[in-house]
Amino acid sequence: MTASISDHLLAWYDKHARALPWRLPPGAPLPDDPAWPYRVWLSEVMLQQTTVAAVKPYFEKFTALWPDVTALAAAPDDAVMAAWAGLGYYSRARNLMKCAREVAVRGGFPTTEAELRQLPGLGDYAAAAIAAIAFGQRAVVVDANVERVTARLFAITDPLPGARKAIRAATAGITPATRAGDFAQAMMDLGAQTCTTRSPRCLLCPLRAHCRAHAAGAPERLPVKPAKKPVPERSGTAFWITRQGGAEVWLVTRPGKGMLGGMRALPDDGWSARADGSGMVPLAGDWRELGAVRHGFTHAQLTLRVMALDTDSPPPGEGQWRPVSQIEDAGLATLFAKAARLALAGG
DNA sequence: GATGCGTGGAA
DNA sequence: TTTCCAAGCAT
Repeated sequence: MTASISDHLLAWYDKHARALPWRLPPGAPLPDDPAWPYRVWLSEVMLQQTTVAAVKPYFEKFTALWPDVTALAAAPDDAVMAAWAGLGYYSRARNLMKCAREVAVRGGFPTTEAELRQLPGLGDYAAAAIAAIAFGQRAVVVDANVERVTARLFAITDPLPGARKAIRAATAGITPATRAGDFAQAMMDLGAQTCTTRSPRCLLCPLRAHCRAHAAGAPERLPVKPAKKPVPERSGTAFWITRQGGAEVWLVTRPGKGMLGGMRALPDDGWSARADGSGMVPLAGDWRELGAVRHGFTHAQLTLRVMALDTDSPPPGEGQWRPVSQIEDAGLATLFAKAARLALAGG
């Protein structure tokens, strides 16, 4: 009997699995500890559309501040948003808090894929991944790595996203009844390190002999992706408003939805991914132009002009004065952290 | 099904 | 410098 694809892959994973802070050694028994599913869940949310290298320090920070789901559920919103600052996709942090509070109320994470799927911030991928990795259940885990590996293994040439159904079916066909969590992580390790997007290292691949795309040549062409639309260019203005000769700066909290939603920020002129800002200053005074910062979003490229004013007048609207000396700890998203650095450098 | 939503690193 | 994109989810 020829060893199956999953057998080959698991044997490779037993030797070559990456050691990660949220991961058990291959084949290790699942800990009987409520912090275990918490750590798996936290890592899965952080890893959505985000690299392992970027996640590591945030995972360490979160687990040190909030070692279990009860602690995270009890944390104030602004503390969690500030801790997430810089990691991006801030709706994840908002859903993280919602999810933690639901889980704390019900006394722990549900253990089935279907129940996990109902929690805020958990989609098809994360629900399957947590069911398999945290609870040892057989689930079909399909992320972008698995999509790539499977599309190549079976030479699925239909373009995404239409090919997803076939890719899921093919992945289901090779997912083992046991060790589904290790299998999923093995597929992801293989996709991240060996079966890479641009230059797959087929000579190192444990599945080379099973791979139809390798046999056909040019595996790097799969999966076929749709063309990307051009990213619009936008401009806006942020306002560095200080008092007491620059000792304190006026910060606002952005609305709970939309870009950088729920994050502490510099006030601005209403720019968005859809439209430029008004360029209007929020209060009269002797403004100084400090320059501009550039920042790329997924769906817009922004030039943010930064203007400064030291004043005794309270700015309009909600906000708070924060010590400039602690601006690095204020929990600003990267865009506004850039603007703050420009202001502190004096323009 | 298409769109909106961050960031930093690699090529 | 520019382009691409990495363990997706919500609407």
